[in-house]
Amino acid sequence: MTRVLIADDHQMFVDGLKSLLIEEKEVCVVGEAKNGYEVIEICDREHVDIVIMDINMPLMDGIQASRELSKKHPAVKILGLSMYNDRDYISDILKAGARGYVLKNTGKESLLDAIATLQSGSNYLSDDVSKTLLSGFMKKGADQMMEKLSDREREVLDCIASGLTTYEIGDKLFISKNTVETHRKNLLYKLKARNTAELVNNAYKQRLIQ
Amino acid sequence: MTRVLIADDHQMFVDGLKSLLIEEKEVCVVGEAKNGYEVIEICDREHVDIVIMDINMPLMDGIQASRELSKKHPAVKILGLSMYNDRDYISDILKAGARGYVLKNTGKESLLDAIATLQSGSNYLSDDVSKTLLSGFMKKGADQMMEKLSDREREVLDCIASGLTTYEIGDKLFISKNTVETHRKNLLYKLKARNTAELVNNAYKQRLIQ
DNA sequence: TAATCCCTCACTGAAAACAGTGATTTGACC
DNA sequence: GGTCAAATCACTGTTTTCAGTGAGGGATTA
Repeated sequence: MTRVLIADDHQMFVDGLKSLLIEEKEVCVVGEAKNGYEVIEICDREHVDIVIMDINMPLMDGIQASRELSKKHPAVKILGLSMYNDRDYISDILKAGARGYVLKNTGKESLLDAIATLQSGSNYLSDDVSKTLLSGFMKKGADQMMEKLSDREREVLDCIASGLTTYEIGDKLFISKNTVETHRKNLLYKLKARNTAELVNNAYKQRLIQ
Repeated sequence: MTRVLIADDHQMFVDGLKSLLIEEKEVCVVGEAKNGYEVIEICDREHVDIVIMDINMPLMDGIQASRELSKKHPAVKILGLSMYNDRDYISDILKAGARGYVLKNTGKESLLDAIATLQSGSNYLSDDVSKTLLSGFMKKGADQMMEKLSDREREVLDCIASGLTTYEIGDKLFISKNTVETHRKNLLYKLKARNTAELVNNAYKQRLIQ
């Protein structure tokens, strides 16, 4: 009997999954969580085999929750879940300790498959997902290796997105506007953007803001 | 017996809902659709009482599908469904002919409530949703009436976010750069932004892109 | 018919962003 | 002690954006 915890902030989805999993004889739902904190809390006091972890959750999201959970309860297997077939999402949660990933737009079969596979000790990635991951690695080698931003650059990026001008940013961060210009230039280079508009756009796409 | 059609592009959510509704004696699921076209198609050949209509769907979204469905099959009752407690979403789909709206983060009770209420001939809005709608009307009078963008403006907005300059946009859309400047100005005004960076940022926050 | 909205275009001047280059200081790491 | 990355600052142009204003044509609607 696999003991499953469902973590998703959409109660209706949770209700649906529960009713779906109850039909399965070798699975039982031992709890549900609406955010990362509740996941940790429940795993602290309940025996849980698998957490079905949605990525987008309030307060603490699925990525952060996976990080903390795999530290605190390494035996608990995490199955990442989201609606996005997005390379960053997938790799982020896998890095954070998840052992599988399924998309919400696949049917219940793949979910049951994933649960069984994880419970047996293996990892599970659906075809779509592994394709995305692979294409990501290919790209990484080829055209774009997404460079990391420094703390200061991230700070400047936030200011830019808020609509502040170079001068105002310098004022706010107590540095010269020339320095801000340099940071701005480096941001444009690192995010491969041609101007602020594309910069903010790419920052959103790479989840550097919000 | 209420005959329900589920329209949502996330198969897993559909599977969950189905399994949840099957338990109810006075409800039966007569079909499922992954986009607006399939909704129309199924309603053409099946007797459907209520469509549970997700708003975000590929090819044809829930809003457009509601519009067409309420023209073609006015007897079919539409229950709007989405994860966003967003004034525009709600009012859009209600205007398009839906008779109720529920959020995915509410439980199955409110869904069953909504189905029963719609079937009885009334309209259904959950507390959260009606609050949002009301606060929307209040705000409209007060501080900010978020103005809608025209098609052309949306097009220009996309180009701006892609990093194109005013001149390049004019080139791409076969209009003068002066015209693009005007659109840009109107966008800045409507989205209350001071420059392109804030424009793109606000556009993301208001879900006008992505 | 008048009013309104959208799309179109034009002109000006000021402000800001962008490109290119070079340089110093600080702290971490080997 | 040398290397390296990050953060700081400066200077010079060119390009782009932004603000303000005005205006005409077309479609819709009250």
